[in-house]
Amino acid sequence: MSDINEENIINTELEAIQNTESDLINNYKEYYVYEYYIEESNEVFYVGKGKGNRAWKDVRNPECEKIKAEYEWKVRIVEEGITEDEALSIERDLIEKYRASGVMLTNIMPGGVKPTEKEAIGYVKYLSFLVEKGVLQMSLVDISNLLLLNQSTVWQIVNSEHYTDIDPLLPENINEIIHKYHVNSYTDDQIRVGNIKYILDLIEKDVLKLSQAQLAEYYEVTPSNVSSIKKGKTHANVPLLIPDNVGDIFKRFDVFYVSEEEKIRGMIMFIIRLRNEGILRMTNRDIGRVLEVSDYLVAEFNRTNEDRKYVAKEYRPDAEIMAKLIPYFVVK
DNA sequence: TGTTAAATCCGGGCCGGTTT
DNA sequence: AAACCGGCCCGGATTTAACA
Repeated sequence: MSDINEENIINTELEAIQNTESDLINNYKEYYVYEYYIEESNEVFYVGKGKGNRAWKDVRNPECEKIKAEYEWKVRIVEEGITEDEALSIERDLIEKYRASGVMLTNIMPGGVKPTEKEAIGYVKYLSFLVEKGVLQMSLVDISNLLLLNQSTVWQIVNSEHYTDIDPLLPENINEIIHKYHVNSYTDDQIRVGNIKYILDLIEKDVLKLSQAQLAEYYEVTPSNVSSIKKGKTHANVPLLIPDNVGDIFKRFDVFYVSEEEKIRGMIMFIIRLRNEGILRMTNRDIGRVLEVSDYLVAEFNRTNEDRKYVAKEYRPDAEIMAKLIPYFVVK
């Protein structure tokens, strides 16, 4: 009896030793975390973990590959000589950090965990369930790209009886997936139209200074497209959508920017006001000479028939012009 | 829906005749 | 002499219409 017990104890100990060994092997610090970044702008677009030459080989998801094809990019090792678990955790943290700070990563599966086959099948089932329920708008191709599966595999999972014993499985990154593929999401074209509507609204409100033609050029559409969009003749169902780069547009079309022409007109307004207030004594011709414009033009700002009178925002002349005005000041 | 060309709109600028 | 005022032209911006 005691012999048997001893044997059991020894076996258990042996097992424990073996487990420790395999733990050691599994935890061997050969993993690293890497990221892909665009050389020119230093923008990170993908974060991953791996060992060996994983960072430099294989394709990633389509969006990531698109950027790889479009830009000069490089690999950067963020952390190395770590265990798989550490790598995973660092990778997740890093992705979270980037996402929180607004960096648009192309990572689809956070943590870069390659799902097991069984999990992948579960995900496919879950996603096709959401498609069926009208929650998501995804084609089978979308699903296969998302899960890095073969298209025909996805078709098999959805349409054949071979996988009935596997239950739908909620994907970890369901949040991102729904945001990207929900039924009310918009295509790139629709987003562009929504952006145009948004800017049109700001033009209407005099918050931005640009013509519809400029807007059309900015978004690489024709002015008549913009006109139709504005009138709701096309894309009536697309709402206003804030452009991602709305700040750039504000900088480019700043409503308070004053062009040289506007300055001239503003100065005419300024001088005419001073003349009307009796501060300056000048003829239209005098004003024309000082500002190097025709006296005809000056007269337009001084019309008595209001409907044709030119109006501009007053602009205070610089020192040089002011100096030229000095002889015309009325001495009291 | 989108493209293209033509039509229309509209403001800027200039002019000449008339008035101040 | 300077200002006033309607007319007119030009050209860019926008809209419309015809059509793939």
